[in-house]
Amino acid sequence: MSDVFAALADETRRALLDRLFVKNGQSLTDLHNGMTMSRQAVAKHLHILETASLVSVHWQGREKLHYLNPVPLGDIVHRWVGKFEDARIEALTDFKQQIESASNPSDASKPEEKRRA
Amino acid sequence: MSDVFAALADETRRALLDRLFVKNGQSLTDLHNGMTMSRQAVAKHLHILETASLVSVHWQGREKLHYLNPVPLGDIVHRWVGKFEDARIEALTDFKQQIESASNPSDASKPEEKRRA
DNA sequence: TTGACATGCAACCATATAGTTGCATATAGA
DNA sequence: TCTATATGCAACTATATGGTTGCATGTCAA
Repeated sequence: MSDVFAALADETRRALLDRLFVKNGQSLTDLHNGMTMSRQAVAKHLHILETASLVSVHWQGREKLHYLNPVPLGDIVHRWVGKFEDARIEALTDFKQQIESASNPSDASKPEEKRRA
Repeated sequence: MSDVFAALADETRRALLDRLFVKNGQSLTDLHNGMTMSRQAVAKHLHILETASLVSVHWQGREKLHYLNPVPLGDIVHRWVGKFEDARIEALTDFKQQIESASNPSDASKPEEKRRA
């Protein structure tokens, strides 16, 4: 239910969602077409997307058609983005002040390169 | 730059962001406090969040303070959420029709259990 | 200056993950 | 019915990942 982030962490899966975004309702063979990896690898990725509810499937004869399902991303990610949006609003007003007032900022940026040298 | 999703894929890292959300500007020791894993494990997670630009750091003497950085999440995830939001709007009008009109839906849901039995 | 504290670095380990290949099964169509 | 097509399942491999421990280094304060 909440491994939507894990599903989105892989570049191939994001590419698959991209392709479904361009053309919804594609079969495994459709989606595998043009990719360098094996069909089974694509099938595994699609299954992960399906488990994360990011993709809904629909059998049509011997073809399994894949559809984007935007709902769980809206539900789950929105919570996070909403949080960060709230933080952003506050941040834009006091983020810099917070950091800069924490101590003298002149020697505070990127000190790792000087530390433990 | 774009492994924000990978950074968010781990539960521990989401918990760390949660803790920074509650109280911004905490040190490694602060954030490690109360966690079961080793300090070094937490340090690794924080470094991943830092690399993904989800967390900004600021040295203050011997302490490294960690701050939520909401900007890249807004930048990168917004593209995706925006996409899915667009898809959602269309979806709510024609997603069901797409699926249901693709063929006879009465025998189309969860046919895997019957197939190859 | 010395000891305690805060962090970093490196080596190591176990498991998860992304990929492969081979074979089985179901459907469509000649 | 027979063959090509579409997909699934299982075993296997290599590498990424999350975790550990040990030690080194930098900073604060008595």
